[in-house]
Amino acid sequence: MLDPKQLRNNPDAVKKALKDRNADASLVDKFLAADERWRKATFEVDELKNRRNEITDKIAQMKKKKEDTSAIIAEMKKAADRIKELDEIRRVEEEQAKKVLLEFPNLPHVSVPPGMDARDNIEVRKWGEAKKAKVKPHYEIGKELGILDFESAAKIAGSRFCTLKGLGAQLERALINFMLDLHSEEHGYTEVFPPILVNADSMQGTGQLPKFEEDLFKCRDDEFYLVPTAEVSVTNIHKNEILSLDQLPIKYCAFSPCFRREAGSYGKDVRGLIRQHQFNKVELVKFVDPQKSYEELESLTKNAEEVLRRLGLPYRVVELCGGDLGFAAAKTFDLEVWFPSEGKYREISSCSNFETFQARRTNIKFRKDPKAKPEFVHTLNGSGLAVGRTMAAILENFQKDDGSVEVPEALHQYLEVPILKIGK
RNA sequence: GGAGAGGUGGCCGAGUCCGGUUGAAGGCACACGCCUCGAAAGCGUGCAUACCUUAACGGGUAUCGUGGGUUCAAAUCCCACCCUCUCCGCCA
Repeated sequence: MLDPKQLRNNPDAVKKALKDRNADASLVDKFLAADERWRKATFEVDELKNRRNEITDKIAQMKKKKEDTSAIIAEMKKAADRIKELDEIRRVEEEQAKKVLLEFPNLPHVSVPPGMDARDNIEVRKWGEAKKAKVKPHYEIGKELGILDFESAAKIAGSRFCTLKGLGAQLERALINFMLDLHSEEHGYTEVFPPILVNADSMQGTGQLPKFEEDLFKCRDDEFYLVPTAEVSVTNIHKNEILSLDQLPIKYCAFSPCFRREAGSYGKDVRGLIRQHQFNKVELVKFVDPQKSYEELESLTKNAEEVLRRLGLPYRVVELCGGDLGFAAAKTFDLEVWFPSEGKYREISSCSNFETFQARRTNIKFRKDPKAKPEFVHTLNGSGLAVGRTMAAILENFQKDDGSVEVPEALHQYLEVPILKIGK
């Protein structure tokens, strides 16, 4: 959510920023129209209520003195009717303004490179050797190793699901534990395991609703949604709270299954683990002092990168251009891991600073000192990492000529088998 | 699912039957000052949030789970809903 004051005071600057990220600038005028009607009605009704409050006290005193109040009460009846009318106008216009406000995407940070789509993103750094080796795609080798079973998943659920078997299931578990231990023990994040079925308000808080309902799985008989990322649950932990500066930064890591309908991506990545309706992910979430949020974005990104480094997976860091930014983000670095079978890098983590965008929607504030006026915190999050894609990357990058797959050394304390072989 | 209890400011907790200077007693916590060599205790002062308005001091409106209703006036009365707790049932 944007700052309504910013919209009133600098509408042109906001319009320009919206165009920079390829968004609909006419929202600004829509908002301002409703806002103006709301303000007018509010101004009038506040004055009327002020008078009513005064007269109400007077009536109480007159009654005490047993004076006749019938004339004054009759007059106040009229005022009460007008107040009712105006309050109704206020309710309608406020709802309209709020509705429009929720449609605004975040504004890009000044450092965000210009551009329309992913082609204009900027490679920031690269790590590891992206080998051009001829390897089988992860879904083939996974099938041969007997650890990925797409057929049974299709029977159980449908397309875009996978049953992990034997060492595959164990490798998944090992990856989750490895990531959680790294972030909680070495990077200072508090591990949490939140609800993954959430209410509509939480979805609105992080920006999934109202605009992206078609991307979500919703329960038919209850007002619950399945989270598309633990970001939703974890960010809402502090909904409607005022934190103190010495609590910040608050850093959480969370494992959760994630559920996405993948509406509108019918032809894309139909095979393999890349795009599933259900996948596991370890998420990093921070609540920080706005003055430090860009340093915190750097360290968050580094924390996510560390997972890839320890696993020995080649990757690069990409800075998203304005046109490629997600709805809620002011600034994003994507981590892309190397997939030798495709000969390209693919997203495995997305690390973003949302500035006050989510904090406004969730009403999360902090006080600089005990007497200061509360201000919104900045929220950040990033995958650390998407587990299914990590497994896929391992199956390709650690694949040997004989069709076996080495287990990265960092996982040896979590999975006693150092190499995955066919028939095992 | 059945029965009952309850939701008041950062926290605890009055007020709700009998509507009217109650944005809300009291306590704790917190901040500042006095006292002290220093501290504790004690004393004094301050201390909700949002919005509107003002150059500023300030002024105004709203908020006692949420939404409606009654009334000149609602924390207090009426209706609906949500949440929490206890007991019973069921269940991993």
